[in-house]
Amino acid sequence: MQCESVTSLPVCPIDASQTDPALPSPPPTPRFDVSNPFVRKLEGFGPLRDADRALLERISANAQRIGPRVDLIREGDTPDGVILIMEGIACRQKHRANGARHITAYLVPGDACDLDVALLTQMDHTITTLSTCRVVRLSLDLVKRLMDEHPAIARSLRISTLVDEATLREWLVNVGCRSAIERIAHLLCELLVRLQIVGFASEDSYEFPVTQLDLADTVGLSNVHVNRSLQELRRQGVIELRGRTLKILDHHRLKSIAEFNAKYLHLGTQAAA
Amino acid sequence: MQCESVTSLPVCPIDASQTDPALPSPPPTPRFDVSNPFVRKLEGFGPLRDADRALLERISANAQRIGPRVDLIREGDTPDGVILIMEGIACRQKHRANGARHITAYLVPGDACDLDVALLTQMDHTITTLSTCRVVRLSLDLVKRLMDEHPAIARSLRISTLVDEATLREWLVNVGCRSAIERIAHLLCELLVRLQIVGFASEDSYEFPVTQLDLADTVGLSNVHVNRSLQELRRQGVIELRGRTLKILDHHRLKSIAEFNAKYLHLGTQAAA
DNA sequence: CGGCGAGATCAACATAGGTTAGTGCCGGAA
DNA sequence: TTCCGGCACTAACCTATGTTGATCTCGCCG
Repeated sequence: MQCESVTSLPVCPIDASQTDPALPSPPPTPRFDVSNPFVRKLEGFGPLRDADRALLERISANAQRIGPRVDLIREGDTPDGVILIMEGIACRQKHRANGARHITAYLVPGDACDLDVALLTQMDHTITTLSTCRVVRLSLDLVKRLMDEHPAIARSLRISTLVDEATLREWLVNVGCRSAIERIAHLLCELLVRLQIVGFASEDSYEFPVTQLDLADTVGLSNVHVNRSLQELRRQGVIELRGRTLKILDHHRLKSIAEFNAKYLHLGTQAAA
Repeated sequence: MQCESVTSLPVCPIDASQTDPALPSPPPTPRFDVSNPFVRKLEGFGPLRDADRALLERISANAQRIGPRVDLIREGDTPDGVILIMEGIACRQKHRANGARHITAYLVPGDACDLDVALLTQMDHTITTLSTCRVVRLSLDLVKRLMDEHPAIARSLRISTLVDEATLREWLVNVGCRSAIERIAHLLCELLVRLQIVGFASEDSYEFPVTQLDLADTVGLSNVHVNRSLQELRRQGVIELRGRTLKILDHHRLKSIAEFNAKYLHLGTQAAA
């Protein structure tokens, strides 16, 4: 119905060779670049030791640049690694038989697809870049070692999986029982928080390289109605959306429209560590 | 909007003492009751040794009977164990500020809530029984030992978590871009498969103790429209729903209405073991 | 046996959001 | 520079679904 059909594009095989450094070797230059989104995200879920941080830095170096609208892994494929986004926005999407699609998650910098994905023989959905991205592919072996030998990292990764699931539930609620404007406002609020965590959003604005058609497939509306709703948010002076930059003019009002409560992102979790 | 408000009921604290037997002791009577839904479900994801099966049997004995509409754990609570359903249907639900609720998952016999919940300090949703249930609460310690010392069980549990997530995605697609009849048909198809796996559905029918109002909050429709859609399915001779028993009269048609494809339940996964 | 309450059902009406079919803008390719 | 394709935006119209409020059924309790 409201989902749009898309023409399929070639899968981009990610070159694994350069992104699979030997684990045991010490960090060559221990520069703790706080701007690494992967490190920032995991640190948000629990304290990491310097060695852990250095390791994560090393692992996520040499990200590969990939253009927009490229499939990273397709429904039906056998998962052969964990995909990690370092820059840009990607998404998970499912296709219906009639060609309609629905986006079930956004992957922003610092996000990875499921850790345990290797336990399944087939992907049940496709992961695609929405904008140009910088992406790292972690080999299954590497991930296994991470989980087995680095408890603090493993813990943060597990938490981040739980948060992904909680986010999915929140999206279901969003689509299941909120109005058009509320849905869009909610998504914009969520992205602000998630992008701020990894340093990709300022106090009140961020790059939003998402088409209105993508947005429609995300919140379960038609692209026309997404347009109407965005206009309405602009008219009310809540947001400004020019080019690919979103600026939130009235954060309080946006949150109140969305009934947004960030609890499901479990940001305070490190307190329990 | 379309979500209904509910009056809150007292939480039922589950007595943990009797459901936490010492792990190392050998099974007293190694009767491999194939009708144990927990065992059946995990076995569906990979082969288990007799000892594993016996252990699962022992763990899931002494389930506690709990009435309908009782909260097992509430949003905001600190998780203190993993809840396992042995009989009946429970659900995860979230509440909006305005009192509306949305059901984000059904828990059928053999299903458990997240393994790693303990990593979070707060539940972001509530788990409630829909019908009378038989429920076991597994202590965090017990779960940890299961995961650490029984790799085959751990593997199946991890897979089942992935399947839960895949199901959530499918529900999002369902609500996001299917019509009313399609949504309901899809849910009914999914439940048929899931209940068959654990021996709670025959070839073409199962107990369906779910109110039309619950159904409405599940698929994101009003209860009135759920009623209309069910009438339509009956009129077309696709289902028969009397009392709390659902009988699928035209399975092929139901699947085709729903565009149902069970792949996301990853049932063939054990082939990879 | 009578009354009560929950849930199912129905009808009449209201509206949020979908569909179709455009126009216009902009940026990249030739 | 021109052409073209993708995307934003608009208007007119249509329909699936929501809302309200009433009735009916049935199991349960006294």
